Amino acid sequence: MRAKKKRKHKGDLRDEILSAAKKLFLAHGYLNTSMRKIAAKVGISPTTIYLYYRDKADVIHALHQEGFKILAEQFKILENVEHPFERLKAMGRCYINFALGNRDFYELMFIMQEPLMHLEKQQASERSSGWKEGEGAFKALLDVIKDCQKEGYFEGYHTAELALLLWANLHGLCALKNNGHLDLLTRAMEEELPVSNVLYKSFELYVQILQKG
Amino acid sequence: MRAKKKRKHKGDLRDEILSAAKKLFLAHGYLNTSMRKIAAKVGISPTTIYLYYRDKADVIHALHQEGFKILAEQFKILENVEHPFERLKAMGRCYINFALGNRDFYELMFIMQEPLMHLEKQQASERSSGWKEGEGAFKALLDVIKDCQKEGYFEGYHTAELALLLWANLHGLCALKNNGHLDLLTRAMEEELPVSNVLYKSFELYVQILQKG
DNA sequence: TTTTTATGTTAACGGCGTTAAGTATATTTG
DNA sequence: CAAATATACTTAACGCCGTTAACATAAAAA
Repeated sequence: MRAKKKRKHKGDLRDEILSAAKKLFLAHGYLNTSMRKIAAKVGISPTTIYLYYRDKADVIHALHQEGFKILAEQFKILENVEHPFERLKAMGRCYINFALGNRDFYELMFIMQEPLMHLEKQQASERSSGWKEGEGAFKALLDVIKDCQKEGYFEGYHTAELALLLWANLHGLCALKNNGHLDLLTRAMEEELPVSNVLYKSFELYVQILQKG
Repeated sequence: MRAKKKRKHKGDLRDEILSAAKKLFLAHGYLNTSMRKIAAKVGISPTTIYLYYRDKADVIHALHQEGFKILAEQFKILENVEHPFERLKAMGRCYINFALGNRDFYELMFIMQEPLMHLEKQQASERSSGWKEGEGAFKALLDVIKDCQKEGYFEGYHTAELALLLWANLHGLCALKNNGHLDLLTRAMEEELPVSNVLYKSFELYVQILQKG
């Protein structure tokens, strides 16, 4: 018997808020995306957001989920690559492309703690399933490595450990690149380090090392 | 003819500020360390800090330097390890220990952008030497790898590229551990991943892979 | 129609980094 | 010594921030 009560703003305000947050976020980065600015963009009072999201971490978490959706879609495409080791390599490059091309999303997904804070709060109150977004992405990597092992690659290695190592390596490269530390270092070390494409070259080197082992 | 003019606070206020900042920082983390709290701890007005530091990034940069001093000291001790590959492995574990044992310092040194912002401002005005702290740490790693290569390890590898790869791998592991992403993942994947010591085990696995190549 | 409930708003709290203007004191200068 | 000046620091304020409490209003239920 209970239908929707009323709506001053026509659409689902929850979605409108998220959409505005996303636009601000992509246009001006996380630092310049405040609750108040989101509200202003939607045309509502800042406090109204708190009717639809618990707090800022909750909003940020929603964006974090969007980021994982994008990444998952890109990984999905790679399932068309038949040869497993080729697929693994492509996945690595894909991950790097995503990290560099969506810096702010990447930060939300793998660097910032706020989105995870939300998870812990939720987990404390309801029964919840942990970090399912990250879990999904990691499982995609796991599957590819398993396929590689079926074809004889990485013999004797513990699958999940290897996956973790590969992920950590990619994350290390991307994180250092995105926050500027890598550029500062390569600029200082231009004699020893080739300035351009350090990132992808490092990845190729890693692949090379893996292939030998 | 010009001696010191006067001092309401006896000691070097610049040092007192840094010391207070450090204490707050280590006790309550970066998020809870504000200019105003630092000032309160020293017993001065918040604006006084700006007579000794350009802005917050400047203070943060000073702490960032302290972090590198600690790390450099620990690396220095490892010079006593004679065998170069053993030294390299020890260096890796040392890096991990530092990252886990000094989370806030680590964040300042390798994750946050604020300290680097300070560098860029300084570089814009004066002639400056770039990120000399990071450069120093990286050179320490470079030297060890060079020694390894002298003994026949890592034949054919580009020294600096390999160093970068190793660093990125360690950073990836430490960063994911410190911000909680790694723990969330291992908790979700306890079937596939051994819960304890994932970090060190990953490192050992990496060493193992390197040794084969 | 009256009551209740969903859906917003306004006002306010306590925090933040930072700047401009003012004050007192010690040194230099006349 | 007295006046001018430079130094060391403070007060007041600006414009942000996330968040809560109290209040208003319109629609549905009684």
